[in-house]
Amino acid sequence: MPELPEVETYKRYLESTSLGKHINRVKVRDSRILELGEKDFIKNLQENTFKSVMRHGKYLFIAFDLSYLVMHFGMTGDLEYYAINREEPKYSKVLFEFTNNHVLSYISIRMFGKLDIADDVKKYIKEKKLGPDALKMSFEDLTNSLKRRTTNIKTALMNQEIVCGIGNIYSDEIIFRTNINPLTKINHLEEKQLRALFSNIKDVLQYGIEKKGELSTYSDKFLIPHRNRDDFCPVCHTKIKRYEILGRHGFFCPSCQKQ
DNA sequence: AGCGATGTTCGCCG
DNA sequence: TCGGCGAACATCGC
Repeated sequence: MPELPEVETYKRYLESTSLGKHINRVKVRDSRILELGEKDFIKNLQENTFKSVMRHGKYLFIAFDLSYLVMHFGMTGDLEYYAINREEPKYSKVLFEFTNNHVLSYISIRMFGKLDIADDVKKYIKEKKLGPDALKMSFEDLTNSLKRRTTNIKTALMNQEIVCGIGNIYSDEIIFRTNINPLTKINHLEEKQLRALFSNIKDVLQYGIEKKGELSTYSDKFLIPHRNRDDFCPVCHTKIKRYEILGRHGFFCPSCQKQ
């Protein structure tokens, strides 16, 4: 279930459960989730200790002695830390067994997540061409990222090379709050709109983190609870419009978000 | 039982 | 060479 707020929640979960734990054994249940060979993957992590976790966009980097474990959750990734005598969670793809008789399971139902090993975080971010982290970036970072781009605001926000961490759901919310039509070209935005966009990115993501990414608990004033066919705008009560973009479904209020 | 899903990547086109 | 766009990927729940 991961966009930036969910991944930040996973980061905190890792920090509170797995930090400082020593890995006894790594079990790979489905090697298709790995970006490198199973043997290399295991060799990097076995007999090693979780040292720290950092997040960039929807990616987590877990530091070990010599390298980093990179986690990406795709659309259906999850983590579970549990006592070793408990039943293995369904759809577990990789299990990290610690010397304290607890296990961290990396779960992925639909195989869109990925686990990788990196030598250096900055290098990895550069190679993947990831843009600035949506929560940490400055206003200048955002405008630099948008330079020379001509696509629409919805596509831009979901493009991880432009801004890292925002996906389909949160981009809808951010654009709704900024009262911009999702198909507006970014090179047509005024300075004032860009400033509002920037501050709404921060506010929406921060709210999401505080709510631990549990969408069902979000305020009814948000668009998110109304991302449905036949639902209505929480501000003006106009019927929400659903449209297709990048093979995904976006939602917006045709009255609050005129082009 | 077919559709939709909180994501990324690749290949084609201009 | 770069940006934009659509299709492909895998699989489950509703």
